[in-house]
Amino acid sequence: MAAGEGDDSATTGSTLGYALLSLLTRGPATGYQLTQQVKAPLGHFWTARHSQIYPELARLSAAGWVDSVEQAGPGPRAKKTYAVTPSGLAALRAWLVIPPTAQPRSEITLKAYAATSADPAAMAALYTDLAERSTRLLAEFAQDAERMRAAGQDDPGHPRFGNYAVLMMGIESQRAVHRWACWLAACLRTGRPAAYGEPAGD
Amino acid sequence: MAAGEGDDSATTGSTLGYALLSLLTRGPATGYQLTQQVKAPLGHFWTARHSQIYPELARLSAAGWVDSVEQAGPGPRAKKTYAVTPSGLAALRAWLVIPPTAQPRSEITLKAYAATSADPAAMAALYTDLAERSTRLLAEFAQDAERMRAAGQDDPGHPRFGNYAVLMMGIESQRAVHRWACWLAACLRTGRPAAYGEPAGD
DNA sequence: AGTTGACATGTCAGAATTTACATAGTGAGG
DNA sequence: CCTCACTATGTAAATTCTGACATGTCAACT
Repeated sequence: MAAGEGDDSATTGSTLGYALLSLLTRGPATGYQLTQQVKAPLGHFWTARHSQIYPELARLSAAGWVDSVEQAGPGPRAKKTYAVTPSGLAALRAWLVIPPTAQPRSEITLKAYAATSADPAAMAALYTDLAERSTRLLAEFAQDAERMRAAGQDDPGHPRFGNYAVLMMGIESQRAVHRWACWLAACLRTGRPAAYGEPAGD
Repeated sequence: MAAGEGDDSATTGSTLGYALLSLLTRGPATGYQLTQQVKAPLGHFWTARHSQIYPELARLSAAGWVDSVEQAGPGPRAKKTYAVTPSGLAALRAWLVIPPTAQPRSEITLKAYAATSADPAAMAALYTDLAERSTRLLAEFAQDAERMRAAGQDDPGHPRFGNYAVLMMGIESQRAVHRWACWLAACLRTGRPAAYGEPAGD
């Protein structure tokens, strides 16, 4: 109400809001482009549909954390390009240094918890598939990482260092998944305790 | 409509419902006990509050997947102990072998994506703390695993093998987190690309 | 000429999840 | 005696997220 000396303190922001601000620090983008960008590499650790992104952009805009310019586009509505404002960047910086509390949730691990209730062969197949999937992803990620290193993105000074950091987490966690899935599949297949550690090259 | 030859096909069930069924395969439990049990070891990969568990138990009961018996308890309401029914077990078994599609989401990795937008020292501290936390967890998990192996829980034939399998995933993912957090903290601290792989014992 | 896919933005209903409200007995410690 | 923590079960409001509905252009392929 008082003269616009800044924004009020009420703007707390959701995690998705900060995720979008993070994406927008790479440069201005439309809602559509943001929808594409949450697929890779961020999509391995955070996802959102366009039906969630468009309303969230409106909220960020109302809070003064992003600005938008409209251009006449092909569709029935004008295309809106969003950019982070200084106050949006400040909000993002404040959020970043708060230690996160939310636990990750993994459905495949939940299924392992009840593994003995199901047919061992079918469950073994599930984890064999998972191991193969992680092998494919790992090969893909290794290529991406090589490309990024060649572009100097492994330097914390590079503006897209964050992409490299997220990719590294992807590699680490797929390695973890691979080892675990191989071990679990071996256990379920043989019906006896299996040893850990790279059981064959796959 | 026809005589009760079983349940209708409409009962699809939520992930939480199957998580509760999985817990109940360990034996009958009250809603309160289930609330405690989703803290460890399952809590590292799936969480739920009691306010979500109680209504879900009512839904499972309505679907005929669990049975409950009431006992007069201390509080204002009777204590209800739930147990899985044969049709509940069948539903669980069917769900288990479906390959999960949901991606895990990790807030700490999301923050890494925007790491370069924040103060490097503060971000480095965040990941140093994370590395320390994973070290503590790893020590704790190693003890748990030792105890379980002594009890024969690493045998897929053991009724609580699932607990061991989930713990193994916990160990694998904390190892991954530890390596990644150490690397990232080193990058941010020095401001230059860091090498991977156990930088000091920590 | 018709179909498919990419571009582009939005709404709405419902499910899943969190936070807070609400109640009440029992045992331990100050 | 009073407070605190644990046992024990629910409801209500708000938020977050998914899946479906809705609209319309443009380029490539058939």
